[in-house]
Amino acid sequence: MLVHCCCFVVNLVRGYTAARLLDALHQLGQVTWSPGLENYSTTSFTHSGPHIYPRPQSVSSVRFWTVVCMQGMTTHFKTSKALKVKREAGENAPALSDDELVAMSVRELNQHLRGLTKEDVVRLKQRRRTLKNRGYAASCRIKRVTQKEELERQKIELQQEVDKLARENASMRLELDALRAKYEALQCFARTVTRGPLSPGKVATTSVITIVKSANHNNSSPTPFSAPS
Amino acid sequence: MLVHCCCFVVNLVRGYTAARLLDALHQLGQVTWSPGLENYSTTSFTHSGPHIYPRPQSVSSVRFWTVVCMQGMTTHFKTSKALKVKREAGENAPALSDDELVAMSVRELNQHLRGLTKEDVVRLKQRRRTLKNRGYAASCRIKRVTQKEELERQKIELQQEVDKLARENASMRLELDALRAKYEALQCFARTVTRGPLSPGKVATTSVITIVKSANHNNSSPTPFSAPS
DNA sequence: ATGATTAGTCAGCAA
DNA sequence: TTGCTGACTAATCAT
Repeated sequence: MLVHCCCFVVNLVRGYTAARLLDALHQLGQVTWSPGLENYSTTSFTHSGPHIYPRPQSVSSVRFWTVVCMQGMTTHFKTSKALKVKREAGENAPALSDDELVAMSVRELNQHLRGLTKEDVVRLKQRRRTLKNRGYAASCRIKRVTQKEELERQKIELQQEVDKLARENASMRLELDALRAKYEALQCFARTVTRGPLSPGKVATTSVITIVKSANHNNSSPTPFSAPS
Repeated sequence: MLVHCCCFVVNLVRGYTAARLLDALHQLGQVTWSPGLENYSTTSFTHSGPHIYPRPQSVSSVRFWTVVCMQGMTTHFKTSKALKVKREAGENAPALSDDELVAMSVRELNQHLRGLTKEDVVRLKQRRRTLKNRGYAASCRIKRVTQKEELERQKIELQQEVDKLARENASMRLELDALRAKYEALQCFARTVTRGPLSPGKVATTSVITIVKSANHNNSSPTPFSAPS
């Protein structure tokens, strides 16, 4: 079985680092990576079973699988409750592995259930439900961390936006102040230029020249526009 | 026991809504609410025991308790595994309730453990560990949702900041554009006033100004001032 | 029946 | 020993 992974959830096996486990899977041809998707998150190992449990569950448009364990890697296991349960199921229905059981349609399941004890039927159905629940819980966790990461990402983005806008704002404020100063200076000049000649005497162009050249120091009276005559 | 609640985690009892359970607790004088803290979050009931289990665990400077169940409300319970375990413990150490067991110091615990079977000692210690773990799990979950809410709050805050800055930005840009336009107009006007008389059409006053200005560009041919005569 | 979500349990890590 | 956290189970709810 070749599993093409986009997102990979690994339950570490005692004695294996994540890298070693993935290497082993890879060498056995069980795993291929999509380019650029070589990263994986790891958690500690708790329960396990001697199989790969592929679960084509869509979470945010990303397909992922949970590798619980695989053949030939059970050497270091402690005998856990979960393992015991699996063995019991194995004894009762030797041909049915967990991944088959969980991937089966209801119709297929009923075929497999034919001829089994009522007790076994109940047990297998419960086992199926449990396996499915395991998957749902994993989806739920992944969704949770995905959402959290998304929130953090958005937060950083917004913070950058704030910084950018604040910078723009500051520089614009400077520009505005500078322009205001220039404008006022020009306005002052223009007033001087235009109002000066409007004064009662009206000596045409002569006064224009006079004022241009002497506006700053010629008029001692408080209003610069009152003097000419 | 009077419990003064800041935050209240309620495991619903079958047959009781959260409101009814809290009413009952309140009427029995088990609960008082701080003003403004009447809200509570509810989850479905799973396991229970005939006691109130106060856990003064500090989470983000908020003290909270978990009400697992209380006396006189066990009528509707299904017999669950958790309940069984509690009964076993009760049979073995009738004087030790869960809340006592979990609140006890190691020294006190050892006193209570004196004279018990080795098996019972192990069982009680394990029970204590389990009860503590139950509390830790609750802390962990509450911390998780608290952090998530905090992230969402910060996100909203940042979004508002962005909006505010963007508005400021836009209005400043308008102001800047308007001022630029005004400035250019004024500049143009000022030029007209000071240089305007130099324009080709007007011949009368031109010569006067030409003289004034001629200091700068003394009769160079391509200048607009070379024309008149 | 299926999927999601929550509280509780346990393993494992860290201090 | 204590506290925290991830994975798992079972209960519960919704569809």
